[in-house]
Amino acid sequence: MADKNLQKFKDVLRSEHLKVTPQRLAVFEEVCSTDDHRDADDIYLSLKQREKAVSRATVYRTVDLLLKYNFVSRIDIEDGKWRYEHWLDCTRHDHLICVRCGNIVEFSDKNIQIREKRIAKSFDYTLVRHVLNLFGYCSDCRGK
Amino acid sequence: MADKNLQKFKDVLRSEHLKVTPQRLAVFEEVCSTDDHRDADDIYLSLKQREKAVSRATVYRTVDLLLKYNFVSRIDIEDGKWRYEHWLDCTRHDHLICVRCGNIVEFSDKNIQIREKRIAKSFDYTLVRHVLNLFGYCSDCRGK
DNA sequence: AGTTAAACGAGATTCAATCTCAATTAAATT
DNA sequence: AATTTAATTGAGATTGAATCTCGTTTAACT
Ligand SMILES: [Mn+2]
Ligand SMILES: [Mn+2]
Ligand SMILES: [Zn+2]
Ligand SMILES: [Zn+2]
Repeated sequence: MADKNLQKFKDVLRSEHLKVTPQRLAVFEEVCSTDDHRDADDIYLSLKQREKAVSRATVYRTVDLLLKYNFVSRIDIEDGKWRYEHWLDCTRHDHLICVRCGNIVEFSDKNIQIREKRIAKSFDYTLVRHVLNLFGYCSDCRGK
Repeated sequence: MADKNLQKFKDVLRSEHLKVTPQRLAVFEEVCSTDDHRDADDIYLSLKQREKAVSRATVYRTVDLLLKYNFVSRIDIEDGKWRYEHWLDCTRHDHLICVRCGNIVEFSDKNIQIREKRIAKSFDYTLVRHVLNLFGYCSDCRGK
């Protein structure tokens, strides 16, 4: 499962004439190790803690690479930091974010996606990407 | 129209025991002068050019204020800068953004909003805000 | 006019992200 | 297996939007 994807990553690197380096593999493996939505520094610190230290610059460079080749997706919860999540199952989804505790729930709504396409078409735009974030209070945080 | 809103702004300032300063009025007036989606520095530079210079710090402070009291809305087109637009008519809308030229089209879809509420409810979240941005190529930019 | 707390401006600071460049290393070539 | 070559790395510098600091100014109340 993860191994198969690791292989896919290596294949992409090779086919793009990019080097298969221990640092790149470490970042890939770290990103795939949880379903969390983490920023570059979270990933950097996790690797460091696990004695698989990779420089911050390389973490940034590698997540960009993973993004480019669709191994991760990136979300922006408007706190000034990009967050990354692995994309192993390729299930498109959007996010519902608690404005107090930061908890993130994932959802997917086919009907909204259809309407988005229709909207883009009506303005003669070719849709390439969408961002749908819902912000609110989770049940734990509702009563402050 | 704009005058009526300027009055409303002054009233809010006074009711909140905030001072009605030339700088705040200048930023308010500048923000309301177009329907564009501009970042703080755009606003700063426009004011400067019009010989109504206000410091950058004050522009930032004032757009925060305008946001807090709902005179502007803020959008994030993921280029690292907040953009502001006046909120005179209070029409809720979302944005369709050209990834090449940056052109922004506004739209509103009641049905999507209904579905969003339903989704939030299903996860027991109290919705406070949403972000819906569609990214694509406009008709001018489609053929590169 | 005098008082006072809020607001201002200039410049310092923060912080995520990117860049620079010398040293290292993956991998293609002998 | 050794050599060559170009990509990659890490340390630290840089960028740029946004925020903060702090001494000075000013709106607004008396
Ligand atoms: Mn997710
Ligand atoms: Mn708008
Ligand atoms: Zn919460
Ligand atoms: Zn365009």
